[in-house]
Amino acid sequence: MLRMMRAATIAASSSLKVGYGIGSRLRVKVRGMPPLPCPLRNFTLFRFFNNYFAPFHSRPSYPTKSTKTQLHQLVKVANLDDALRLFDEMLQMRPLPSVVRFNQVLTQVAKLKHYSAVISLNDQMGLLGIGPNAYTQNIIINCFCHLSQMGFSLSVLGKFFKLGFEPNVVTFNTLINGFLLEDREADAVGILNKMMESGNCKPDVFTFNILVKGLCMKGNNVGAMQLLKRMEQGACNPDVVVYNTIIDSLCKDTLVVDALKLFSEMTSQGIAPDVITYNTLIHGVCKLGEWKEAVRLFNEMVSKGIFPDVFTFNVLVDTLCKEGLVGEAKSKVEMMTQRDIEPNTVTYNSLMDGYCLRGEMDEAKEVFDIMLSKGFVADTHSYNILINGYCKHKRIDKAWILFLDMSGGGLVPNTVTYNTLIDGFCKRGRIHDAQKLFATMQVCGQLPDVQTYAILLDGLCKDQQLSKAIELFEEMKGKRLDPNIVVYSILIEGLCIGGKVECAKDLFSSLFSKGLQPNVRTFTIMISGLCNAGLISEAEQLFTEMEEKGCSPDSCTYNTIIRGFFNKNETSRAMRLIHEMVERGWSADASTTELIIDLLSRDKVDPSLLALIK
DNA sequence: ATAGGGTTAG
Repeated sequence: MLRMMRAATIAASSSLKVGYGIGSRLRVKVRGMPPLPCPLRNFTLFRFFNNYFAPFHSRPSYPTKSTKTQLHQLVKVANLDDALRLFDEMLQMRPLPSVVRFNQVLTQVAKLKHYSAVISLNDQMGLLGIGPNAYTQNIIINCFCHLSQMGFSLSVLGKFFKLGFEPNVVTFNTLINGFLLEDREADAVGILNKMMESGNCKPDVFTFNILVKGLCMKGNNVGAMQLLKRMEQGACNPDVVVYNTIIDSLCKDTLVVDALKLFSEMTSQGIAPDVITYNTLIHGVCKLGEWKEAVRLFNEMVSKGIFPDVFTFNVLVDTLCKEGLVGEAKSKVEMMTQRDIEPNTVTYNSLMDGYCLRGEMDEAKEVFDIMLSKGFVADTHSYNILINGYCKHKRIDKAWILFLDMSGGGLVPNTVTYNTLIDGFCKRGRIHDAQKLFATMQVCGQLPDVQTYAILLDGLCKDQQLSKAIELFEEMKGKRLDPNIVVYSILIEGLCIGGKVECAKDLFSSLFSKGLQPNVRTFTIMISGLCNAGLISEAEQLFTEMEEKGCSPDSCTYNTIIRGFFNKNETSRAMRLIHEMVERGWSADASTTELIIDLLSRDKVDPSLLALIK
């Protein structure tokens, strides 16, 4: 629940900035197809588990290691095409290779995440009479799990018995993982409990780690810690992986203090931290801006003989870049090379983003070119960073060239790419081009998300095309995309700009019934609308109200209402608010300053204000 | 050398 609230807050506060919000870092899983209805679904948890885990159930022994092997080479493929070719070659061989070799191919294809390809290869094997073994079944179960088709996973489980095989701990671990991927934690934990109760198939460290990971992904750190406790109480010895998982989850929730506590607990239990533990902690403290702590951890790991790797350095480089210290970041990259750690695409992407943030686009492009010249592949992400940089710094022409370049280079522009460019066009007033791109992305199979609609809605509103905006808003709802507070804020602003302040007020007050919480930006937009419509007392009322509703005004809110008072010649009230604003650590923005200086020059305000607005 | 788990960049 907390995780969801946090997600909502972040989504709302990310506002109109395109592309690089921290939303993507949320552990919200992108779901695949909905599971197909499967008559065997009910089979599992009731019939199967009750039978399997029944006491004194006699079972055949599980085939452990194959006695003889005809494998002379390790199967390793780089892509799906290679795998399919190999598979076909194997089918031509006489005698046919053993199922073990086929399993190797299936495993490789599964590792490439081509899960449905694995299923169809397995079907072909079946047609050709290549009998699957228990390993094959486990592979197939895993693939159905990743395809969010637990029903089919469970029906494969049924096949185990028909073929005379026995599910083992790997089978159950895979199923647990599958349930977690479908957000069925209760079913997942249920399997664990059955395993513990029956003693037929004891959970191993994988079982626990899978469950811990699943609970952490849902933000359930407490549940994860409880599982850890169960392990420590004798269910299974915890290892560094389970600690790393929980430490990472705590760090991602900015609970670095708890993460460090768990870290020392782990070491006192005699479990040695590894490079991943340190990378996770360093990442956690860097995200909180605790640079000194990051350096301390870095030195600590080195003193323990744990060598920083490309991940460690990438965290440091990225943090420095985000702080605007690209120079420092660059020297870290040099340090990497000295230590024989090769920078990768991630490193270069961070540097590029760092330069883009400072508007140093030539330097950003230079990093991009260096990356390519060193033989690294620019990924979609690299292009998105650079395209975003160019768009934000008014070079949409350059951004467009990159967009064409990436498409030509075989990279598929994603929703982020399109969102970035659409925003770029909108911000340059080229709404028509933005709309064309909006159509293109859909033709190319990239689905617009809430952010896409928000960007385009904002463009239309700012271009005074209110009716078009409302049409688009309806289209969005028709696509079952839930408009968030950002979208409503844009519409409210659009209505205000279009002089329909009454409509804006109605929409604003309807937010609460929609379960949406206006954020500081929403309030500021509404206050600004009221001020511009001359409704200064209503604006003031809302200004007081927002604080009561737990939303503190920021610099922008203060500047807006202060200008409102000045424009209504309510100088003393404006001055009182300027004092309040300064006390709260905010300062006058350019437009307020200009207004005050103008009033000062006409002797309309107290000269003492000058000191305040500096 | 057949199956299942953990870390970084938007």
